[in-house]
Amino acid sequence: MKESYFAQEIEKKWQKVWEETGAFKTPDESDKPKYYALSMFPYPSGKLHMGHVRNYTITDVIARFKKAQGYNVLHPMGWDSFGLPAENAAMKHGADPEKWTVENIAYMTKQLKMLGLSYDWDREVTTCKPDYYKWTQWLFLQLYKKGLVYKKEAAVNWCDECGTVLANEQVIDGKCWRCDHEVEKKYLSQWFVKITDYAEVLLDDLDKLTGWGDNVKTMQANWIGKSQGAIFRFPVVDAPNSEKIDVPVYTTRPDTVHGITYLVVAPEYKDIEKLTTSENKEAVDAYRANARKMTEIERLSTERVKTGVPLGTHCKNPFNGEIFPLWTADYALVEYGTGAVMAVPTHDTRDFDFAKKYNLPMKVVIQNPENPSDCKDAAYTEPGVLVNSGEFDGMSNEKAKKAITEKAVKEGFGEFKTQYRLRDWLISRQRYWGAPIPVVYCEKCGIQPVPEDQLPVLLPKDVDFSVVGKSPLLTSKTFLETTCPCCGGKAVRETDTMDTFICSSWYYLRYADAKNDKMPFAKDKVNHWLPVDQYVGGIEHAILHLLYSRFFTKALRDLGLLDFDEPFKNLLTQGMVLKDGSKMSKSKGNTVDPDEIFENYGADTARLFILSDSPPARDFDWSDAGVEGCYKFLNRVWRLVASNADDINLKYELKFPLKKENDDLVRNVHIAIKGITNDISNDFQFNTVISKYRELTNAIYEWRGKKSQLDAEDKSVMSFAIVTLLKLMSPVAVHLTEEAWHDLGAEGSIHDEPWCEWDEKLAKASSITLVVQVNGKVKDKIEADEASTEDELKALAMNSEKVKELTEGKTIVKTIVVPKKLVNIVVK
RNA sequence: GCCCUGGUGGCGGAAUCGGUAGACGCGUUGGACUUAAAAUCCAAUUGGGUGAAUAACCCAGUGCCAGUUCAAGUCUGGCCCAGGGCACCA
Repeated sequence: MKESYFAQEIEKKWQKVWEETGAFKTPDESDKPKYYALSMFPYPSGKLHMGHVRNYTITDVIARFKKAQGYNVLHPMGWDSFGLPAENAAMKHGADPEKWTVENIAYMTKQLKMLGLSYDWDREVTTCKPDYYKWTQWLFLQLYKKGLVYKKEAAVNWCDECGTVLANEQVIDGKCWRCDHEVEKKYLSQWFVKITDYAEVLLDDLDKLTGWGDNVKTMQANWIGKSQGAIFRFPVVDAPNSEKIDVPVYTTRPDTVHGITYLVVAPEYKDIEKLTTSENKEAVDAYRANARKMTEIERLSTERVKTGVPLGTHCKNPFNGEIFPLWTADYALVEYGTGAVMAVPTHDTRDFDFAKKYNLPMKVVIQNPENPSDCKDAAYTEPGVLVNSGEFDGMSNEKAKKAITEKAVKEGFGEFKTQYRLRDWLISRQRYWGAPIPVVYCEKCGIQPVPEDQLPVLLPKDVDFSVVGKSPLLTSKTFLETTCPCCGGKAVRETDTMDTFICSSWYYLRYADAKNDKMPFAKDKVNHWLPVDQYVGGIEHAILHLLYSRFFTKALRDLGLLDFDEPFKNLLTQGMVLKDGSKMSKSKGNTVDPDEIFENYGADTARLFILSDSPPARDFDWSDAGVEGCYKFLNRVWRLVASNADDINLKYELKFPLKKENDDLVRNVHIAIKGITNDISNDFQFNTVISKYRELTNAIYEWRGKKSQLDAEDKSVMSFAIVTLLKLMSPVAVHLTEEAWHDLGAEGSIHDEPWCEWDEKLAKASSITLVVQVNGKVKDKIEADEASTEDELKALAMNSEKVKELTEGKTIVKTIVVPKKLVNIVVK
């Protein structure tokens, strides 16, 4: 065995062997129970970054650990390879987005292999390849047939920088999620997925996800945003041309209905013109035109200053006959509820601000009987009792919500209503590098889905990427013109492509049956492998990808394509990789290139370090000194094995009883097996796993340092300790352990060895340290026999010199004995 | 404003049930080996105090203030701070 540790040489050698022997292929058929470990697949941006390294190392160690524990493990990898950067690169360099993508995939694949990840590459999935996007299109058509995909004219989010529309989930603080450019409103006819049909079940089923963190679940719950309230319809008493018209409002506070003093409709409200008098038309039109011009950012920045104009018309409150004016103001949102709000300034802070500004009347209808407020300075939004509310006076407001809505239902001007904040998912993108939406437009037959046997609708090559503000697909002659599948006449293709989040909403299913050319996947195969047992990825997908994937799984279940209703059983959201306290980014110049780490230290060091310093869910601060420390540790392990190689026998046998110091070492090994196994099993606490590697290594060194000569027993004990250390480290230091394993004379791979077992009796210290406290403070520590009775421990404690000193002349009030641990003597 | 997560040495972080706070590592300091350096190894390292002192001992200490308990980083109540999410959602 070589004296020094040559990481790069070893790593290259074993990566080649593993590839040639197909070490990580996963059979579908097996007697073993299945385990599906999955990392969120990457966008092939060019090179791996440290976030990738962290993500894939975590999942790889989990996969290897489960494999050693006897599972048939599915651990695949693929590429989320449609998307804008490829197209931008194409525009910039005149290159083909496909070529750019394929080259990036090749480079990143090489890097993944250098990291020693145990993927079954036969199952690789690449979303931009026709054998994949054919099925993305097929699934689109199934959703279309089921009525879950539709086209409509709507106000949509437009990013000018990206030249395309965005889903609501992709607008962050009024800006584009990808490029940070301000988002504008545009009115366009676009394709939507009806995710709102699943709002209720997407919310309810969050309770089933016991293996997900609360942070992600509450983010999804907030995004879905369920609220319960009522719809009330208010008749307009003075509409122009004496038209009979109602204004419906949605409210969560039906209990305050007697306090309405005005009503607000959104500037975009559909009936607003019918509600505006000719005298007010000019002011209203001006206000609406201005509102339309404003971007999301401007609307947000005017948060505190509410504006509006009166429409000139009035409604009647059917509860008390009161007449109140109609206004328009942009604090009412057209997309939410009915687009109209009943205003009760006394009990809603927003209405209060608005009423103060425009001097609108206020009427108190809820009071706290112990501390009544006149609501002159602020709205009263706490619970209370109804006043000025006719027959409901004296009722608690919680009860009144129901009673008042029931009255409205009975008299026909309202109903109970559950409302969600979730909007339908806008999936059209005016871009080239995505899966074409498989639809054609025929002058005679209208919108026609492309027949399934004509899939895939391939992306054409003859496109001009230099066009601005419209899809490059419009420039392709071969693509655009086609025939109608219905009448055979002339038709044009849809030129919008699908949001890439559609592609990534079902890729985890495809791994179960990646080469199927008849179906996206066979039902029995997805039912076998899914749900994913452990999903690992960044928190940034808490809403976008994870919500869409949950929706897809539920929709595909309802289509009969699979039989489970949640895709990811357990979710680990790994923290970010930081350097000097802030996120690694090119613009900050604080990135660390994985290639450099591989080159200088090797992949095993990178793997060890990225797991070592923080628990996976927390942010990880990269430090060069830390890498160095891990490299030194691997060298230390290597030297331990190499310098003792001649005395290590893989077929060791331990004959009990052992000499004291040997018994202690064997105990330490069992303690390590137990601790490491438990740490991985409980939330994958790899940082403490690694500290236990170090503890065991230190213990072996210390033991070895005390021996100049080794007898037969010593050699077996040392063999047991070192071989176990290598096995425990094998999921992390995958190359080093394999090399050492072979140098010690093993035939097969260390990665095919079963996980180590511990003996509960041996995983305990032979003696215990009895902690002796006086009045709760530690005063002495005494070695005691593990089997001592409580009385014996107590006697031992009382016998301590310290205790005698401290209890002399005092009364012992009581003595607490914690078996095997501690004695506390309380004195006065 | 609402929701989630967290707050422990110079730093990253340990600490199943309430039972030795600071595992393991990084950094720092001192030492061994060496002509020297690298590498390696050993030791110290929460703060304050008493001691000539290597000894030995005392006090305080897990964001802050209370409480429960023989015993609190851990449990209860109230507050402060940081990070993240949502936000004119009626």
